[in-house]
Amino acid sequence: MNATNEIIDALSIDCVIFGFKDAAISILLVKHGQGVTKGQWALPGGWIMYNESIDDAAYRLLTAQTAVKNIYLEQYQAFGKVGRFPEKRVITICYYALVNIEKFELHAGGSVSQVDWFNIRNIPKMAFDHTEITKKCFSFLQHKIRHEPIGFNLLPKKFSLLQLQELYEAILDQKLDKPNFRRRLMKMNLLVSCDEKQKDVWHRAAQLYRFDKKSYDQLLDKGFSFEI
Amino acid sequence: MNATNEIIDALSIDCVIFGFKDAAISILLVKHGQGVTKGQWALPGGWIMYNESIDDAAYRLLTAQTAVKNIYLEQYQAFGKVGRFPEKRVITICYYALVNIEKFELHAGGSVSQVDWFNIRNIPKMAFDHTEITKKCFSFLQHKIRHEPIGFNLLPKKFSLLQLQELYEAILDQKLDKPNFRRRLMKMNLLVSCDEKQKDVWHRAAQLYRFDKKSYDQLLDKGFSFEI
DNA sequence: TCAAAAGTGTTTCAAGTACACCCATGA
DNA sequence: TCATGGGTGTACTTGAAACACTTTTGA
Repeated sequence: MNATNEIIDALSIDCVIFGFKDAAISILLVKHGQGVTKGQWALPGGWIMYNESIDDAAYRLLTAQTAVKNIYLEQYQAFGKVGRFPEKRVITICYYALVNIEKFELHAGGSVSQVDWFNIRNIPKMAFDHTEITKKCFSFLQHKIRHEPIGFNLLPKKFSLLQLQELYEAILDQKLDKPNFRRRLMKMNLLVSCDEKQKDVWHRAAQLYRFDKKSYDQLLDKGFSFEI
Repeated sequence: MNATNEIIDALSIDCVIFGFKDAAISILLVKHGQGVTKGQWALPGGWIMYNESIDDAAYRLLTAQTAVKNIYLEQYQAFGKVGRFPEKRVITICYYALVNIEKFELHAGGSVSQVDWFNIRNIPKMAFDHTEITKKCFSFLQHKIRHEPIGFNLLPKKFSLLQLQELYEAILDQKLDKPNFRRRLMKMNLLVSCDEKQKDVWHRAAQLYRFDKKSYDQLLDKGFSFEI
């Protein structure tokens, strides 16, 4: 029986945190401040303790290294090729989350010397197999966002329809037709008007909406299927 | 550094193998022949060695315990709550596969005393959290099969359109319209006629088709998206 | 008054739904 | 000849796509 505060051997966690800014998708990376990978960029992550669930471990590690907190991490999958980690055998479990960049101030913590956002189309060389993990996780996101309404997490609570459209265009890497995009979304009855308009814009102010999770859950029960 | 033939601590693999028979979905279970779970049904699985990838481990364990071989296992996800395994902390990685039941003769092997198929709507009490894993994995399958052409793996190489329809009806648990189902599938250009008809049927013999993976891959490149 | 984005209307065409129908075959 | 599943035709309805258009607003 292991002591509960010990670390599990051969098993780690890595987090792919997606953000949205300037009409582009970014991911959150940390720079290692020690060890053989010192100075290299990598996904936030680390070791799991015997007395915590893997979900809890993912959240603890992310928060400690980047100061990003109060977000919902979801598991993607495990990566377990034999040579993926130097020196010893390590299998890693990958988590991901979609967040609104503006909500967070970043602070490097733990064994990490720096934290920053990187455009997904221009990510730096990364430690271990983190480039491969990131690419696969992004492909997974591109697929998932068309079938589930998870994109809203990348935006502020209140957003305009154009912001939402630009988000989809950034992730799917294709232009969408504005009138048709509007109609499709509105017809789903997932967006609720905030009775509020954009401020400090020099053009006509857009209506702001928020995602209505309750309606979505009700629709799900009736067999509704989100598709974009 | 660990010896390469040693087992990784705190990490296991479990396999959910789906089959199709008599218009119903089944899963493959093993009965434990030793240990504290002796006599209980469970998912095929076990421990990972230091010198094998997790994909290889899943295949090795499944084959050793059930004699099911030459199939493609895909990873679902890891389950890692603290109390899910008795006595010690174990995180398990779940794999799944879709197979044609008739292709396999089952033979219990390793620490397993019995192997059998169970209807998904009537699974026995299982060891550990395997019931929860099975349910989640089946939900995942129900979703996945509507967006990717993976169902064909549950059928013989050559199948009739009604067999395919019954498969979808079994998984999605709803009746489908025959003429419309036919047309939808045929229009996708994923099925190739085998120039062969059913034999030994007492009604009109149906045309047999096979899934054309090459065409599918080509269509994928062009942006095709499978939907049912 | 102009540029930029908000937001609406309309035509066209493809695709899904529902259901009636005929065909082939062995018991 | 009848039951059973194989297979086709068609009218109806919905919904996506394309694009022209009007509205609002600050500079």
